[in-house]
Amino acid sequence: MNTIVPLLQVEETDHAEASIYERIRDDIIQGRLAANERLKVAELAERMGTSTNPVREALQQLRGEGFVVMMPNRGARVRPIDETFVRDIFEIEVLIEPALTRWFVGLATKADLERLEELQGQMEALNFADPHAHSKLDMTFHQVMYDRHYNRHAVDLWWRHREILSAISRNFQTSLSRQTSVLNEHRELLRCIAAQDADGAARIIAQHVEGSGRHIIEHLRLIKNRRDSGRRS
Amino acid sequence: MNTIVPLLQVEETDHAEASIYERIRDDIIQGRLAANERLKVAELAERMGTSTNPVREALQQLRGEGFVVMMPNRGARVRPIDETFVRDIFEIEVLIEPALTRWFVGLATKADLERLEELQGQMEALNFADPHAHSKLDMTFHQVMYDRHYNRHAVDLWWRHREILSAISRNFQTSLSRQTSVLNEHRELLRCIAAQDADGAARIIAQHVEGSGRHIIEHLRLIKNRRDSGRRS
DNA sequence: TGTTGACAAATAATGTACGATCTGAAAGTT
DNA sequence: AACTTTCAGATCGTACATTATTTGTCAACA
Repeated sequence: MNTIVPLLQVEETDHAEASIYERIRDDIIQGRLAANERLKVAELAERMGTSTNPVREALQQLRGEGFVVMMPNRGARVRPIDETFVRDIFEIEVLIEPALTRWFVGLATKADLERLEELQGQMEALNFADPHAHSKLDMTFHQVMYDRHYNRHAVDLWWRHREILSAISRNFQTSLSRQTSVLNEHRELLRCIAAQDADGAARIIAQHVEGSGRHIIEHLRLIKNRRDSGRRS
Repeated sequence: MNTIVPLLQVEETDHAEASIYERIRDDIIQGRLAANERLKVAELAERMGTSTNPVREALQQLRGEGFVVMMPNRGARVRPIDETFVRDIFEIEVLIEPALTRWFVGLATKADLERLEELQGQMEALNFADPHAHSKLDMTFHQVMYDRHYNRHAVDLWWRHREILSAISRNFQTSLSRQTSVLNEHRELLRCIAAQDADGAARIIAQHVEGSGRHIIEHLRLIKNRRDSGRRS
């Protein structure tokens, strides 16, 4: 038997009892732990209700995954997610997502298409009123496409990137122009899938990812500028 | 100041004294720890001359990086690098490496080209007599191209993949047909770089990576078949 | 005789406690 | 003002306790 071992051992968010690892990871992704924030083991251990050792191990794992940065004898910090970092991720996504999409087009069933259209409908109905809800829908939309891909490694990579990015974008409103682009791109994508146009779909996705990246980076710049000028005054 | 934080905190192989993490990682990559081998903390701790805690943390970090697989209450194992896994990695590399190469073409200096030609010359002189030496040269060859890329995230990904792959290919001889392909592809690549043909270079690299992947996978299959039939007899 | 299942002992992972060591900043000195 | 000392706070390493899993034994049974 060939058991599939996920590259990242991310357990399903078990609502019963999350591991220390999951809880810290979630705190980072959900923004409860700010970028660059110091992560003191004793503090976390107390909050989690355990001793320090499990926390230390969780932090090491997170370090391996890139969520946390550590310096010898100086502890751990939440990885600062700056402009450079986001750009790097998006550049990789621009390469990977079209490939995943292309594969999906050749395999999509009628049910898949209907599911996507349903999600798209919900997004249009919501019309960006609730950023959090939209982000979730959008994530599901893409997940439907990539979830069954045989290359788990690539999908894991995508998912990890996606989580980081949605952690940032949760904090600001989508601009009007970006809103229309997102909906248009999704619609066009659906058309390509229905028409079995893999190249077209891949092209749209590349454009979609790139646009999304640009949008986020511009926001980051805005925030940074505001902060910097605030500091000067 | 914008300090660059590497995604993977892989320190240079400090010859003074390697960390536990580095030593275990090296043991895996160099094949001293076999695929799927059980990693007992107490055992490793003794071998490293420390207590168990540092080992546990190193294993967690390696887990985060995907070198080690862990199951609750059942310890850690060296990630089995099977056909699927290799294919997944190569599929990603086929996407990333051409992009990195394209960038390099637009930035390569005369010195770069000379360095590459020198390495290529050494490889041709060696002519696959020493697989280990060739692997090292080949790695350096590609590293020269990617090392200065601004997208550290992508380069780290490439490097990590590369290390895993060269750990496998160390164990078998390169076929004659693959040997000629490798040298030809490198030569053609050099020509494209000299001619500032980014598209051509990207195409060659894609072909190069794909060929390399196919070659490794075929070898893995061969080994697997031999093992299976040996088990049957 | 060979197989199965319950139980016990050994083995190893996981969690807790604590001391040693390092860092960074405040207080003190020249 | 610059340099040193001191010290609280935090990391890192060691030892040990607890809990889970694996292994081995032996009796019951076909």
